[in-house]
Amino acid sequence: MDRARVSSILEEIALLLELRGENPFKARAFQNAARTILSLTEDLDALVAASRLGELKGIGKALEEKISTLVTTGSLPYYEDLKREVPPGLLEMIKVPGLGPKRARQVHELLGVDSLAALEYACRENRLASMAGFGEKTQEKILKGIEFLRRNLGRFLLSEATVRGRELLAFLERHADVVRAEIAGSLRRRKEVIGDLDLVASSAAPARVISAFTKMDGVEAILGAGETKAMVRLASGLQVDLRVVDDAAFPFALHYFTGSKAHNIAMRRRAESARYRLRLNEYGLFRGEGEAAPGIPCADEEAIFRELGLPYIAPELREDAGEIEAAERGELPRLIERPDLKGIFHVHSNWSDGRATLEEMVRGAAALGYGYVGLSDHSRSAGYARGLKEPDVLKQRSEIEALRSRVPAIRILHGIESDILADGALDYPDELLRQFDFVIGSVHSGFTMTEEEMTKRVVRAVENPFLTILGHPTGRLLLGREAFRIDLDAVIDAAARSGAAIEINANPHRLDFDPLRARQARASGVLLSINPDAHDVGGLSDVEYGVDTARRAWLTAEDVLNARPWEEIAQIQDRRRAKG
DNA sequence: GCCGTTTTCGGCCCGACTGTTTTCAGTCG
Repeated sequence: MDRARVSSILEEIALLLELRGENPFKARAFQNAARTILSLTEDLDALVAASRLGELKGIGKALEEKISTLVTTGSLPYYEDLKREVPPGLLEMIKVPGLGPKRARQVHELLGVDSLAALEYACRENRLASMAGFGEKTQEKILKGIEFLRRNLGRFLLSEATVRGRELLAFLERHADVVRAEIAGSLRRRKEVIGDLDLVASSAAPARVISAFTKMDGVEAILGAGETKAMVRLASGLQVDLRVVDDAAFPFALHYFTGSKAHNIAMRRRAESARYRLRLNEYGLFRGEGEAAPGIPCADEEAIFRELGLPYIAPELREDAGEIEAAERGELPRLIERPDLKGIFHVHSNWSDGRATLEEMVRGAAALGYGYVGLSDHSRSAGYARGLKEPDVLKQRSEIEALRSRVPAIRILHGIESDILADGALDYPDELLRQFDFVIGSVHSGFTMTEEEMTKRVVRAVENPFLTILGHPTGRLLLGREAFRIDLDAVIDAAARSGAAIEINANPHRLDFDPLRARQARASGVLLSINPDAHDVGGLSDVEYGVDTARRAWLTAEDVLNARPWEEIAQIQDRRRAKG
């Protein structure tokens, strides 16, 4: 059983325990373990085999035993028993905003409600409002919450949230009473999908800022508004939270609301430890207890980290996935930045399914300052995308040669995005493949194969010496389509052995590889390539989101294929082709 | 269920907001 599955079972156990009303800290222990397992860079099977699970943070004797059972036998009686005891509908019910484990349990015990549908019916029959601790408003809120879930709103692509976030930030910065403002939350940590958007501002007149914010254009509903905090929903369904604090507290509020929650807990613990004996919250860093406790002034986030003996930790790393320990040891990576990229691969044109000409795409890439651009239209089997037949490839090559003399400002590479066929072969004979400057291999069909078949297929492609980069390795479409079933450990191993690079597809609908897998690939010595998968000139700028993913994966410029000059990449490739 | 520079029991981050309540529980982040 793989890490992701083990982790999600541990998460589910935590929820089941909460629903049973058990010690909440016990539930948290399972949550912590789930996170630890998910962010492992070591091989889980090997850890289990060596009985070394207990060395991991937050995993003691009981959890070690449970995880070992899960990994070695593929099931866990403790989990199966829990599932039998808790009606499955309750897990659905606690996804309703405003309904947590306590009330879900109450509703189940007193009204026999055990599904979303039954919950909705009970609300409509006015049966929740009469329960102790409930009322009209709670019932109404739950009904609205069910509706919200049904519409499947509430989750947005990073790209959409980024655009909206920047507009909202500009609105706040224009407000006369705002001193400082910043995006916080998961958007600042650059997660690929954003649930809600968090903003932090500082002001001497918070009430005026809150008031202006809730009256802003585009606000569809005010979900809550107090002295220092407001929650609104925009017409798009995006929920936006604003917190306004005194300017001296701004860095603390920014740090706190950037999270992640796990990072914050770890930072608080650090502050409280015997070494510092401080108290950290969203208002400051304090010595001693009580409201009169003297605060330690910090002008910015860097100062907070400094007071706690740490260098600045970038928001993208704040997941309590080892960043604090690495910072402590002075081993934080110098995270890759957009200007580190020397060129880009994976650019489509109107020769296949792109919307712009080769020349427009090339000039677009040159305008963004890249030294080389790798053009790669679809290959012959990609009928849906007007893939290039062999004669088209030759025609395209002569057009590219002409383009090279017209646009000398950038090196133009002729590549292909070759379909990986069902048996794992690439889409052209070797003689043709060898004539491309580079080859991206991607799966575009046959998503429903078994895991075993798909793994065999992709591993064979990765072992092909003509494949330069494995494109969008899981096929997922965020908020759209699940990844296909594949053993990514095996794919990463194959890439490490054969020297193929793996793509971080920067298209905001894909962002595939995800950070955990990219980090794992890097640990295995695989180079990652941050590719726009652009179908128009605007799409070239999506590289930004790929860089975000790479940073969340702890990647430095050294770990990224296209942060290297083309000559070096060509050498790597020549060596592989010679061996094949 | 985990963990230990006041330790092997008794804690585990903590504040804001809401709705239901006359002092607080539940939820959220």
